[in-house]
Amino acid sequence: MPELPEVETVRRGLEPAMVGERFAAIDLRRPDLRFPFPERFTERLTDRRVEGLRRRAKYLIADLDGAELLIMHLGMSGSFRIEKAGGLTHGAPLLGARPKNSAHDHVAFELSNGTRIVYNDPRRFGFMQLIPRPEFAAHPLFKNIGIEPLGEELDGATLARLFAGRTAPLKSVLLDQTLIAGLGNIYVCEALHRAGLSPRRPAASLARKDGGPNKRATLLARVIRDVLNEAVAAGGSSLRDHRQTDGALGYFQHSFRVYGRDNEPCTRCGGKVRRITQSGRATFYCGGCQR
DNA sequence: AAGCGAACCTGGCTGC
DNA sequence: TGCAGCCAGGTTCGCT
Repeated sequence: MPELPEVETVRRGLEPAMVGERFAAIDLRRPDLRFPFPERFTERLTDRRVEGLRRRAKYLIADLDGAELLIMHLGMSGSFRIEKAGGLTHGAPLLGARPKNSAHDHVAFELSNGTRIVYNDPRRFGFMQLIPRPEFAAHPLFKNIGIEPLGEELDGATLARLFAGRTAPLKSVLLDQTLIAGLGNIYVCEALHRAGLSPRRPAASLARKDGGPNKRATLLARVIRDVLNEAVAAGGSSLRDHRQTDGALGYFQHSFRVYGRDNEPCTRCGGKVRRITQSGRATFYCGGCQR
């Protein structure tokens, strides 16, 4: 499910509910998700206070008042929902706020103010880890993570440097989390369409011979930022599983120009949107205006 | 080294 | 209606 905009949406939903609270109890319903939960997971969290909630790539990172960080990844189908003490409060209950199948509620964090934060993940590709704060940068999960696309580093020059010498298709390289962190299948397809670049083009074609950026690289860097910022503002894209923490749907899926639109006309040139497979994943693009 | 396909797991949709 | 097959927003492992 979740690419950078969806994870950021979840972070913004959880932050006001969690930060400043302590974990009063942890309701752990199974021993593992994608990986086993850490040893003594509930004991290590209980009574810890959440000092902050950050995002790095597609990871959520809760800063705890002890020496540890709680790392959470949503995999393909993970979601959090917030249940305030006394039930869902303000206004009418949001339709669908509660997943049909609570059998996939795997963890509930019970906070000191009575709020419950429930993690649901049907496919269980998500996971949680506890790592010592000093080990964060060198930790295997994070040491090879690439730049933040909404940070300062992403510009044409950086793209050209990252892509120089790469013969793999632009689409595959943009999905490589060790280069740029947070892009996934949807937003790569959408950014390439906005930039008018073919997903099949060799990544190195965005660098000049001297390694500097060409106009394509500069344009691509800009539209990556644009599409991610617009998606965050829309609360992410809800195709199947993604919900905001109050149960509301994201709505950026209504703004897709190519993703999931195979055989439809391109909104820019009227050509037909095509679907191909690259590295085992669906790619959507317009053969007419993406070169 | 880089690039690609398979695997992890469940649910939803399509087509016979 | 039922069932087989295919597909899904991510990441990692193993084989060229």
